[in-house]
Amino acid sequence: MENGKERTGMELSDLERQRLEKLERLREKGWDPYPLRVERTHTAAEALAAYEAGAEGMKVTVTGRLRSLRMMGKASFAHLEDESGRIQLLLRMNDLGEQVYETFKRDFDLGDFVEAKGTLMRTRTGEISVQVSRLLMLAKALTPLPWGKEQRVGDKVVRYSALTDVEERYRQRYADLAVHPEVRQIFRIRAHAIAALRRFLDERGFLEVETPILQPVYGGAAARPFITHHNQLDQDLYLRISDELYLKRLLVGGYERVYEIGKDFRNEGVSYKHNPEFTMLEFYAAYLDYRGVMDLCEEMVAVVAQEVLGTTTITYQGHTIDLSPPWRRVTLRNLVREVAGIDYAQYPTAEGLAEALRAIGRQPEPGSTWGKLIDNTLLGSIVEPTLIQPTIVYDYPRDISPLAKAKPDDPTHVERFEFFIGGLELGNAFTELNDPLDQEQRFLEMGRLYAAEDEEAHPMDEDYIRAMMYGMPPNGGFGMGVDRLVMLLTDRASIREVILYPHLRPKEREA
RNA sequence: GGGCCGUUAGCUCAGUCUGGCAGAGCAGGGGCCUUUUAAGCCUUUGGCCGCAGGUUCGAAUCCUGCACGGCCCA
Repeated sequence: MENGKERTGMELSDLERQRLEKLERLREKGWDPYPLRVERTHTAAEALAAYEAGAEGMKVTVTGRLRSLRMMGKASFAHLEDESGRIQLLLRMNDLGEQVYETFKRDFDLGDFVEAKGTLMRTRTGEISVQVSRLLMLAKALTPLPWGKEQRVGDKVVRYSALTDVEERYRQRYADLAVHPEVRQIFRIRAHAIAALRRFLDERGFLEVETPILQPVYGGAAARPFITHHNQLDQDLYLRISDELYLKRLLVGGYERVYEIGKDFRNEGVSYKHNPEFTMLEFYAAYLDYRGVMDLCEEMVAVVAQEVLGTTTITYQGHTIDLSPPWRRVTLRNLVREVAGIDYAQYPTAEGLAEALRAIGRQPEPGSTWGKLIDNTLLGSIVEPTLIQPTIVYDYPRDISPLAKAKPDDPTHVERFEFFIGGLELGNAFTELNDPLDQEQRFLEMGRLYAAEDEEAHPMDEDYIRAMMYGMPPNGGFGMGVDRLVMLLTDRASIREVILYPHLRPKEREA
């Protein structure tokens, strides 16, 4: 028993060794610390509700984790927590018998899963409780959870020294979730939001489909891909950076409305709004242009907020945001002129625009195209953080939008919009280009405008052109970062808070 | 990529400026306690001070490098 190392192959702390001893003692006394079957009659919330409904004295069996322990001589209190909430247990020597009661006091710990059978009652201080007559261990916890004590102050709960180290919270998300009900709530909201998105699109005639994640040619967005390899085929493959080109092929096939919700992968920096893998919603609708997509977009975000939160007014990082349509709609050129004081139409070349940016103290990335200067520096760095209320920004430079239809009266711009809420770019949409010859030219243009090593240039996708040659209906397309939507709905400043297992560098391993 | 900050017991943190026995609360162990709820009282265990070098009689503390993380900037 003294050498826990040999038993588990892991370094054990003193606390873990003590719990291992308790586990052994339980076995010696004939307790099964990991039984196969469980008999639960009520969740904590159901038991509380039953009492309120007049079931005082009713027999219930509740199961869950020991969340607090207040041990006394011959009667003790504990709180048991399950997913529904918490309920207090009253454990008395008279009810359990001396042996069981002493085992409980000595060998049960915070974090253990237990089954408690007893009668519903109210204690002297008024808390509804289960007066326990039979107690079973369901799963002995060997490592103590980093729980802090909690105190109710009025209607607020003050927590004392729980797990707060952000890195450890993400690395051991299971402990974070176990200890923080509010973190569990984030991922409930996330699941509800995704379900609401599906419902919204299903109700409007969209068909949910699945397209390849492993792709021979990447495309549909400006981003560097992850590369992987199929051994048997001896073929390099890319993890998709978007779903776009495969979804639009389906319009050629005769579907009029399709969508996909799934992971995309972009080999770029990690930040409060970027994770290398993230969840994207894309939809394509035949016979809509980007104005029709704007209408759908506004309605969809408002409906999801209403269904998930019960309101279209949210608080994000101290801002009150009204998601109800209509949203502000403004052209990119007018917005940039308004916020940055630069009318980029007056600088029609990349060199001229870069000079103008340097004049206001910006250092644009060398070799940027005209469109990239507008997108990265003017929009991304200067304008985007100011867009707190929902804003649709439309009409984008052609050279950064090779899949969108040009504006009939301005060949330097395309029918494209992005929308912003809370200073975050949420999504991107266009009137989709469906002219195969024009599309081919656009791919060739990318090849000319972008440096050879620039992986953000769209590579030529010949099969996509071939699909379009069969005829693609006019359509509007839309993409949205689901993680960022969840950030807004849960008021989280970092994308890592809304992803269960965000990407982290591996910790240094000792040799 | 740059700047700043952080890394000390299972958890939350002091201690670093000004080098001199490694600290507190909670959790844990032992004892008392049959209606408590941050239960209480008595008592007690627990450390690779992120890692590697350097300076020094002496380093958690000063210096250098590295790792991971956070915030800001590009």
